[in-house]
Amino acid sequence: MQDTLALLYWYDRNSRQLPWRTAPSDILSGVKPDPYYVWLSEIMLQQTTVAAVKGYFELFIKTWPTLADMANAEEEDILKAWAGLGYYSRARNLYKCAQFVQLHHNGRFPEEEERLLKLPGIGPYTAAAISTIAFGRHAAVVDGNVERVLSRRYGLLTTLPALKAEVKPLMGEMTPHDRPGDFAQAMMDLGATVCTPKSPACGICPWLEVCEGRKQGIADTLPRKAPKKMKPTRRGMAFLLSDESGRILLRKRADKGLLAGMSEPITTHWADDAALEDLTAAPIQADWVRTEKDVKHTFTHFHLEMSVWQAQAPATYEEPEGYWWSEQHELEGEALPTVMKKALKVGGLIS
DNA sequence: GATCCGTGGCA
DNA sequence: TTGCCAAGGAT
Repeated sequence: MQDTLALLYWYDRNSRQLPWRTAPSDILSGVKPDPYYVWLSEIMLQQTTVAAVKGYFELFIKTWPTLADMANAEEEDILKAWAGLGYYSRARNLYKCAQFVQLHHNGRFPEEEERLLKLPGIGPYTAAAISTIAFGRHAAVVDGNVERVLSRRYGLLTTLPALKAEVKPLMGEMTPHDRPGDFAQAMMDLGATVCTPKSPACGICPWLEVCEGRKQGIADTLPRKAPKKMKPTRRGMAFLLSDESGRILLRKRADKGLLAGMSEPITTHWADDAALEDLTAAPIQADWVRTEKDVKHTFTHFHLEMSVWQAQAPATYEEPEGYWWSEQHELEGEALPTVMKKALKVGGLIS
């Protein structure tokens, strides 16, 4: 109880102003958070920093001010707007979710955790977060911040990911029935700004006096985690084929797997033992010129090295089914993941 | 439970 | 340069 009140008091004085957040003082004045804003921000914030999300959130609510607007959009436009933010299945599920809520819930998000959990892209964390932040329901919100903060507060030595199950009931007991949403956000803010993964600022922590990890001098070593696996390096080639007017040939990636549904120039399959200059892999015979620099990029579970080649297609060339020519000045607006933008960049096609 | 799925900032 | 890490979900 003391922990709870101390943290809420800290939050009232330190709440950050964020585009999707309703300030504690406004909530006290009766202002209701916009569930659409809460949902959109929570999806974007999955495994993604506040700094990275801000600009995207602003763009999205400007382009699609309401859930109905998003439900009526084209998936292609959602993916284009999401390009660069990563974890692209989130964007596809975002669109599915918007349409589902519009169609089956009269355009209003359900308030209960269990019903939110059934929606595409919404898991245990996000369901609890929306239910409590948008609707003021009591819920145990457990994200990476909460796991870290509580593992330190109670000196929990359980390793991730099993720690989550241990922290969930603790968070449930600690969460007040008055202002549960603010409490959840306070926990996450504390983790993001004070109880940080490295060099936590224990000196300014509202829980300084009660923190078990601090007492034992092990706070910055928690939470414990299993050793990570090494990332292999895969290699591949990208072919920037242009036509006589300088347009670039693009295609859409498969619906499942890495970078699903996103656009790309022609690339080879990325493999551990692939060559960087095997022109038999080129889409057509042409005077392919290799760019000065290769592309290096790291995904969640592997490193990628990719050589980039450029050539102009003969006038007789016809693009295959599913491919299209993109004007150079329109490339920036295509649904290109960052790794593909890097390839176009070393080719001098975008800045 | 284990694996797959992006990206950018930072020590 | 390299590894770590961020408001996780789907399979």
